[in-house]
Amino acid sequence: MTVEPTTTLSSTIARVRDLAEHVASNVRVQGWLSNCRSSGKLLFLQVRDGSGIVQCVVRKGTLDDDLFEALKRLPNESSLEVSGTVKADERSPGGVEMSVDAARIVGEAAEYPITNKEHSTGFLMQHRHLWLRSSKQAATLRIRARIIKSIRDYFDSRGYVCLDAPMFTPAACEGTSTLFEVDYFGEPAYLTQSGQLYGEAGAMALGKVYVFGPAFRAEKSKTRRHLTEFWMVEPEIAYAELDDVMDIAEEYIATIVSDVLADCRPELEALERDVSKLEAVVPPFPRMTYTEAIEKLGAAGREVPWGEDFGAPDEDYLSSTSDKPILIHRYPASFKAFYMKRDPSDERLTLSLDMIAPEGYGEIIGGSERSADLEFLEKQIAEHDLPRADFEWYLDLRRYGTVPHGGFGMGLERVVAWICGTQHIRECIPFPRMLNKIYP
RNA sequence: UCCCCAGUAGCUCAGUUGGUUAGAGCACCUGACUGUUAAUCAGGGUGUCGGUGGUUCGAGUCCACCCUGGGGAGCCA
Repeated sequence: MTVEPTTTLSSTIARVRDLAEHVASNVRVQGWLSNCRSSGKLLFLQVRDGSGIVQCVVRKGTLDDDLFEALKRLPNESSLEVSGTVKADERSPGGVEMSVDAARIVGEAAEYPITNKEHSTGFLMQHRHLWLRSSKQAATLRIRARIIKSIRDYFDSRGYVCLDAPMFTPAACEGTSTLFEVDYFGEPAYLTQSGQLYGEAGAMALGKVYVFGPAFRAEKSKTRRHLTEFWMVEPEIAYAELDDVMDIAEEYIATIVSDVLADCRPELEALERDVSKLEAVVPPFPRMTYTEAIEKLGAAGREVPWGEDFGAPDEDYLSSTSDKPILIHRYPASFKAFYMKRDPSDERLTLSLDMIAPEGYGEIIGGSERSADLEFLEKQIAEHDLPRADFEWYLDLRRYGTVPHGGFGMGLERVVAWICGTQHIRECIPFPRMLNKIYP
């Protein structure tokens, strides 16, 4: 039911975030009721418009009595427009409030399932489409958007070309992880796990590129660090060697953190993030080889046999030794991808790197220098039992003007989780896709 | 895929050794209150105890299997 206003709504529409600029003027806010408190002939409407929440004070008598009563009974998350004079007021949660002189109920809500009290994660995830309205979730999504802008700005301003890799692929890029199979006109095809190989083709054409898009992995992972659909940023740079790749990764991550600190203070505050932890993320980051990391783990009583990958608890230990991200390089070839270049000084090693985020957020970057050698890659494809025919185009990149090159992949949601201080990455993407979870 | 925990009102949970009619807070509804901050105060109980089968005189409670959710491992970004 729509209740007509007793007076006209202001023609000046303002965003809650900007209300401080409108003190003493009459503006209209378009939003949703996040909560309502009443005290006799006063109503305190907490109105949310996506940019913030403002307290709107309604005095009985200033509006039509029917409208006043309707507002008093208005369920949370009903949509409404209010207008009135903006005032600075210390008693108001935002420091600014509106003295309402006109209002219109746009859509009265049914009883809203999410309350100010506790809810289980399972319940909130089932209502993800509504949970996004909560202040912490909205803050996380704003920071995610800022991080995406920072990523694009970083590469665009340094001569990289954004290169969109295909989502449908004929075969596995890395051959190991589980693939989502789709029916492609009667033939099997797969959703991409990584755009990297296409990024390499792009780097040979354009010099420096970055692939930015979703990746799909049908791993039956059930941890706070995994999604079946996640977003990945993959720069690929012609003529870059391992040390160049590490320098870029370091500068890039530091820039993202610095941009968020500069532009997202209210969001970080809403998330109760300890910003001093982020302010410490300044180059240079500690670097160690895989072998040095194994020794460090061994000295701490955590024996990992040389040649085996670290487990998540091992990574957490290593990251706990620094308040910055750490770079670990030169992993053994035994558990790394087929296309990585070997270390000329020790053929057992790859010229690879991982970056591990502080505070136990795990691996956020994995990358390497790629092998530029045709014969080596032919042998690797055979040894890894990969379908040679599907990789002929990739081998062409070595046949026609091969050069040293390298790059890395960054998992967006893991970076968002780390910067926001969010325990589980499912809250760092609007609609997470996880093992057995595809609704809503 | 493996290990651990949980499933009782719309939500979060309690429910003793198996024993009569199933309990609380919040949400919600009604009323009071001219400055509330998750407002407060008074009144109101809304239920296929996850499902199926079993043990028993009797099952929310015990057993088996299944389903769903949560935490962790492996794997990864």
